[in-house]
Amino acid sequence: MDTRTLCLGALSLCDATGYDIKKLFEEAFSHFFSAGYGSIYPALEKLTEEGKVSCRRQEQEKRPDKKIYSLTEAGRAALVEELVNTPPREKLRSEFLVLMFFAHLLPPPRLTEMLQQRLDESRAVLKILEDLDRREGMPPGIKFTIQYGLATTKAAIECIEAYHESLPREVYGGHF
Amino acid sequence: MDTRTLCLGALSLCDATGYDIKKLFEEAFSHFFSAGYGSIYPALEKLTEEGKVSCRRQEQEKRPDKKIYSLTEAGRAALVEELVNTPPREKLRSEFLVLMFFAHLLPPPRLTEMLQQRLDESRAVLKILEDLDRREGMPPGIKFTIQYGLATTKAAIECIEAYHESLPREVYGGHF
DNA sequence: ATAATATATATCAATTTGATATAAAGTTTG
DNA sequence: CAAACTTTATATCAAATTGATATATATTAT
Repeated sequence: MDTRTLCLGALSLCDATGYDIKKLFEEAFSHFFSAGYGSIYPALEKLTEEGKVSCRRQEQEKRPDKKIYSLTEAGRAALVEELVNTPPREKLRSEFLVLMFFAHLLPPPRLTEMLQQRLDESRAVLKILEDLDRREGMPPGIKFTIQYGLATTKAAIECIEAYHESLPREVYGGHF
Repeated sequence: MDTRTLCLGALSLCDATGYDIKKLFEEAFSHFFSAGYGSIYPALEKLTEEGKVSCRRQEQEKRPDKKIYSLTEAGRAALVEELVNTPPREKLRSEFLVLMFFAHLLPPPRLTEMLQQRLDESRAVLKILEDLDRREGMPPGIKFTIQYGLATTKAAIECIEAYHESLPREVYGGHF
């Protein structure tokens, strides 16, 4: 699934600018997907060429013109087609776990600090998800993404808490 | 953290070819990191230029020569330096959750099928991790990566199991 | 009053992805 | 036992993505 498809998905919710789409990704998709301007703007351009979105310019006096994109019928069909044929994959890229894999190469205080940092960040993510979870009127599919995020984030936090003190001890304990 | 650093990490364990390094990533890192030949071979080439790894050719009669790489002292220093300065980040890219976000655009049987596929794959990952967990003599850092994987994967499985039947019902129930 | 953040588009070098090519050995299966 | 598939091993490449940077003004916070 490329950024193009994600943009079609975003535009299936409401008309939006590239900037709006990035914000949507940051708000609603933040715990499972991300995309930057460097992939969103080219995606919108190509989708326009392909007739899957249309673009109207809204002039603004003192800012760059807004380019407001809308999903066309062809675009909606392409979105559904793409979604139906996308395998439900999932891929984690954890520099944190790479660091833990090589924990024995880190100075002990740095290891402890890293565990704490990861814990702090995970707790921050948990808070964001809990806030989202309190909102009402969410469609069930979106609710599910939040529940899934809550479940996995809580599990991660508990795991780090469990090893936060013992891991640094064990890593250096046996060998120094 | 780029593929170059990961290759240094791999070579800190033992000398290896590019092919070996990819296998290591697939075996030990599979649930939190991946890299293909397209990034590993250029990484090794650049590391050689920089003097961080050395390369000896092992001729083979009927196959391409093996290029066996070793970490140099400069390489080991660069690895530690890089690890110490890498923030312990983590990023999920879940096409599965994107699909669930847009669940209302999927035909009901396809939605059910996707939940089942994700469940099957997660159970397969769990099995791999459980097998790794049974091995003895693992360093504590590596053990931790397995425990973390077990915890988050179990949480994901339980979440999918909990919604496996209700989600398709809820998605279409209210509107069709 | 000043600093910081938000609005909005755009570009770009460096890197990564995912596939493909090559070629032979070893292993499985009907 | 022959055919099919997997493993060993390196290499390349187009297309996509990353992450940063540039530009310019309005709004909000300190």
